Amino acid sequence: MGELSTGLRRGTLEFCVLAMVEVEDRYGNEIVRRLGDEPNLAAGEGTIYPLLSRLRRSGWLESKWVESPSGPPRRYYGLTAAGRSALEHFRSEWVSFRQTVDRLVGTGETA
Amino acid sequence: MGELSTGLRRGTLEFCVLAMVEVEDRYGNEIVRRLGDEPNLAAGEGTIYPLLSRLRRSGWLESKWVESPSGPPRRYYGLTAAGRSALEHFRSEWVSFRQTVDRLVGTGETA
DNA sequence: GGACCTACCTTGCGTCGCAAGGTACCGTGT
DNA sequence: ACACGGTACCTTGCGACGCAAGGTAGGTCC
Repeated sequence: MGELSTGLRRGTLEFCVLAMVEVEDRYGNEIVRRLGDEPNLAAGEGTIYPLLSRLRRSGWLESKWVESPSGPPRRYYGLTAAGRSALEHFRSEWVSFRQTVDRLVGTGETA
Repeated sequence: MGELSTGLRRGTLEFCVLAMVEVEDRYGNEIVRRLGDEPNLAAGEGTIYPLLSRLRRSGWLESKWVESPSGPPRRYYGLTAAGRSALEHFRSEWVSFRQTVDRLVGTGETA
């Protein structure tokens, strides 16, 4: 049944990316590296670049090209108003979802 | 970008089903109905039946046919030893994953 | 025997994670 | 000048899975 966390990422990863961009504008490779530090969310370029394109087409992210101090130019992403409200919507949805799963599968903690 | 919770279910739904079966043996239609009560996890037959087949083929569930007091026979599912340990594994993975997402997207609660 | 409920399962489609492959810019060393 | 390695972008092809829709059949009631 494949890697366990692969499935968990679905539907969550995109909002983690939105949240990272919310803090400050970021570029693709930076996002890949930062996510690499999170064992549960590590995702390669082949995941992130298509995801960023989708978010751009959905109107949740906008991008601008910025020259790098050393190396090829970078595409920086920033949150749009729609992206911000989508993220807000996810935050409340996530809390509710997380509680449901906690209750059903039971975490061992006393509910 | 489709229904929000559709993506969230991915990778979680199967373990919620395992957890339901852990409590006591259950049959397909019962599982569909019970999940229907959970707004975040509601899934139709077209989702659950293939999922149960996968879990059976993975060796996490076993099944036996039982006559219904009224209606067609039911296929009851029970947890195997492998299924039980997969569920245990998920429980710890889930806690870790949940915390990572909470930290990254921020729930508004004070960390 | 017709209508309806219950219960099972399959088909076809779309989305998305991901490995692998591809292009191009830049700096450094020779 | 040229090769090499690092950075940064993107695409292709595949597989997994949620899901709507469609299909079969047993049971009950009138």
